[in-house]
Amino acid sequence: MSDKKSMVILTGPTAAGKTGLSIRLAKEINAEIVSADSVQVYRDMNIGSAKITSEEMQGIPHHLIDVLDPTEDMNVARFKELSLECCRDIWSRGRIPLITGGTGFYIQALLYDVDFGEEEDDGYGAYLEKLCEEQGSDALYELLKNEDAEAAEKIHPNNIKRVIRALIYKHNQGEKISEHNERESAKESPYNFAYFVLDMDRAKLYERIDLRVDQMMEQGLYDEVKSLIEKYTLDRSSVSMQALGYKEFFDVIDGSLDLEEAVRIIKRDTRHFAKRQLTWFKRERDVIRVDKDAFTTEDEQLKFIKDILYEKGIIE
RNA sequence: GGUGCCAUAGCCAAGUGGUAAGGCGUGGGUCUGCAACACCCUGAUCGUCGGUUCAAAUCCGUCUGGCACCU
Repeated sequence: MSDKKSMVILTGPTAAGKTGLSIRLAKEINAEIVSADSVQVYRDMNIGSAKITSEEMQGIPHHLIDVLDPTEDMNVARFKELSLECCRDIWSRGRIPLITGGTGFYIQALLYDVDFGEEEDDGYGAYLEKLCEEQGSDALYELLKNEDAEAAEKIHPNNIKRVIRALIYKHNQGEKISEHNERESAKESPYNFAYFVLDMDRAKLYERIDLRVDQMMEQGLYDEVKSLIEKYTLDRSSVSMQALGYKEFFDVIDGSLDLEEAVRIIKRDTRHFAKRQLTWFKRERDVIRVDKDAFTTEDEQLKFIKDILYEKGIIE
């Protein structure tokens, strides 16, 4: 137990207050923060991703924020590699990595040391997409049934992205993705970790989300998106531009959506997103739910967290 | 006081004789290289009472509520 490296995770749905708490916690446990956020990795995507400012960091080192141009693509495999490197550096400095961010998928990859293997794009994915367009998703699904019946059983035929991914995996690695998943999901984490999930009353969370979107608009989100598009010549197909609070503005720019409606949609989709995050964290193993409403002050909340870290031998 | 119109799930709403579309919201869930992605599941017997009919949300009457107009 004691020779395992330590790792603290502080996550929760969007707008739950992760950022603020993470700074306080980092200070108290001598940690450096590794962001597990699929949007904050991109430079110049600040307002819409609610990115922490350098003042707010209060001198705490932050990693994996602003490391990619919006023209580049982030993905889990890449995140896992990069974040692991960060952790190693942090450990070498005798400090604790504090993983903060709302992308559960990324956290899982790092925490359970999921192996994604090597992969190069030989155009098979594009071929499958074309096949789907021409012959329909049923044809694609039939293909998967032949290649990997177990995966086909788990993936809904309408979920074209996942069907394609399963097919690509088999094509590239020669192994069925269902076997890969089974093996990887059985892994125990190699770390001595504590996985905290911030939560609060649902109605309150939704209120905070709505409010935050309004604030983003006041801060000039629309202008941020427009200048991003210009600076990097982005279009809606970029991975970075699929982010909430960004993708919606493409319709505003081409005139098919008015601004007010876009704001409404961003709020709605962000609420949906928060719910999905909660669903994800709910089924993750060994998570410790930190219900904001159960504490009257942030100090109490912090103490609760620190007590657990102490019990687990992560701090002394 | 009179005349007319309306009354379908939390909201919007389709449906004019054969046993209730859809959208939004809500809640639940899936997820192992796009994950702030993609995908799945989730609700009523049609204001009330009575009548006509084999059969009514759909036709007739009653009451209640709302809206409009008139005196």
